[in-house]
Amino acid sequence: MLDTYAIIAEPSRRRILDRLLQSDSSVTELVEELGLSQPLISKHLRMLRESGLVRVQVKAQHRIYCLDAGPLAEIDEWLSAYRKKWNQHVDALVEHLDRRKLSKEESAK
Amino acid sequence: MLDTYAIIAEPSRRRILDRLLQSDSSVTELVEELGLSQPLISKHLRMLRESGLVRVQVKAQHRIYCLDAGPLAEIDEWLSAYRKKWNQHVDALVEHLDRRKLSKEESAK
DNA sequence: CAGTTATATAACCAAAAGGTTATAATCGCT
DNA sequence: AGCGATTATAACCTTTTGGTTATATAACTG
Repeated sequence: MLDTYAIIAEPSRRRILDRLLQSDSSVTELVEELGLSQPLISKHLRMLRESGLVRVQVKAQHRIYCLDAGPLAEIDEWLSAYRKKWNQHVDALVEHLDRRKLSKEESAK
Repeated sequence: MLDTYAIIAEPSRRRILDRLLQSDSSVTELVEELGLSQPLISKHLRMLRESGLVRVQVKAQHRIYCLDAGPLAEIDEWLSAYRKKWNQHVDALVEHLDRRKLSKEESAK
């Protein structure tokens, strides 16, 4: 089974998740709205189900899929160690631009 | 070229990033510390370089690689839409446990 | 200059993954 | 019971990918 990182690496699966973020959905709805073949959608949904990112509710012959964002927390945690780094980066950039702005103002006097 | 999602989907590449998070490193250091073959490390480093997650500093025959967390911000942004969802989930869980605790306390009286 | 060290790349292989087509299973409806 | 709709699965193909082995390149070292 694929881990959460591999699951969200696939663009179509991210589209499915993004769609489910809006509202629960049946398979047919996903097929129509995402423009992917039904077997492909079902295949991706199976993976999403197995990795715990979606849950199913059986309604007669329909399956209503709903999002469970829980497993994404793992990735968020992993990212947290890097968050300060790119802030650092942006901070450095902002500082750089500030200095540039300052020296421009200086030379404008 | 692989996008940032696909890049971090690979466990060995995450290990490289995690290592570079601690400090800059040469290829040989990475090979020794991660226990992967040199060509494989070089291959991963190339991908990481192409996706902008690392930068190289040439020091004679050595290449010092350093982390650039910038591209990870994209994933962080994508996750942000889901963050409220799993908080919601955790909140619901906490609430559930609270209710259980309350009813236990009730019945204990 | 010869040999050693550090790194990248090429060629190759096996396994996995995304996608398709065809088919099965299940339920509601008439 | 029979039919259409909904979903899952099986079988298959092609491309990609992680990994290995072998080789090239380049710089330091004695």
